[in-house]
Amino acid sequence: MLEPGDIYFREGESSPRLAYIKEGLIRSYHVNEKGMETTVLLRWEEQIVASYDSILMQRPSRFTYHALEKTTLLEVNYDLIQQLLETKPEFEKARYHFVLDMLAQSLERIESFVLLTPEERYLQLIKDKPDLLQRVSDKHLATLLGITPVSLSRIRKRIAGKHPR
Amino acid sequence: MLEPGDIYFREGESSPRLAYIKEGLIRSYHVNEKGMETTVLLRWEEQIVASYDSILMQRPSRFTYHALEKTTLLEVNYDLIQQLLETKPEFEKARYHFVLDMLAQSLERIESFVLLTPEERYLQLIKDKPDLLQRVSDKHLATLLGITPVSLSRIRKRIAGKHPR
DNA sequence: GAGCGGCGTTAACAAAAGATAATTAACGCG
DNA sequence: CGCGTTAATTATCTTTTGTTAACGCCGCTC
Repeated sequence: MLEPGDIYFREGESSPRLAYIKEGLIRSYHVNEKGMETTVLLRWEEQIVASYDSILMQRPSRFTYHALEKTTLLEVNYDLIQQLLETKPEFEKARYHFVLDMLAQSLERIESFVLLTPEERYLQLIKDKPDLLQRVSDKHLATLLGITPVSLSRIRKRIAGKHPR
Repeated sequence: MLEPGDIYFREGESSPRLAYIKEGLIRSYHVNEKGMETTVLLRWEEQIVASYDSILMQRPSRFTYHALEKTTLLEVNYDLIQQLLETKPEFEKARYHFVLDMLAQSLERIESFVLLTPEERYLQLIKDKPDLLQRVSDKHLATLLGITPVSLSRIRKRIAGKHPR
């Protein structure tokens, strides 16, 4: 159970935590040398959240994960899952499914960077997950799209001009 | 076995083919309405190549996959793998490992789009996989990085100015 | 209700990238 | 050897984005 602003996973940490998000929204971000924050990932209800640095790469997390909303998590220890799988191989399929699902999402996001302009990327985002507009501030969305908040504001204006209400 | 230029998987196709690349290089690309080609993915020796549209999303591939070099493939039918797993669950781990590995690579690539400038992205690419410079034309690399060939040429020039050999 | 901080917008300028076209170099082929 | 093709570079111009700073708005706190 997290309140808005609570940190789930801190940069530099290295522990095999993993959780299913029952309700709420987690944001993963990175802070560069100049102190600028960049949103790297958003994870919401019915998704899995974990530090992939820790779990996939066996290294300390380069990102901090914190809640943007009141968030309910079902937390499990990844090492326990591994052990569980030794005895109950039937869970293997579920684990595989989750990873496959996340891979599919990741590949779609890569495509959006390669094939679309920032403006198209924004339009796709609000089409795919319109509630994010209400739930996440523009500056977080902007960096998630790989642009600056100022640029996102201009894009919004351009779009408004094209589709007058 | 593929010769340079040979197509492994055609856009619109939908079959559960999957192959381990023993040697060589496969490029996946997309052609937009204006006839412009964009490189979406490169896969090389010791990696797995498959149409993720077909395998992950159960839909026709939006991309064409073709060999850039003489390429040796060990091809398997994905449906056969699924059946094999029914009887030999010990392969499950291997399959999971491959997907996890590809997920890790995908997440790294997403990061590079969110956190790096095109120039930094290019520098990272030639650092991580320098032989690609010899093996893949600049225009293919450019679109892989999400920029145009003209822009990549300018980036190269900028870099040369900064590090006069 | 005055002060404060964060956010989105806007402005002004600089830097980078896109679009298009011309030039050059390299290569294969008849 | 000349021809055609393609890739990379360069030039020019336009568009977009980044950067920095200012402004107004809103919610919060004291």
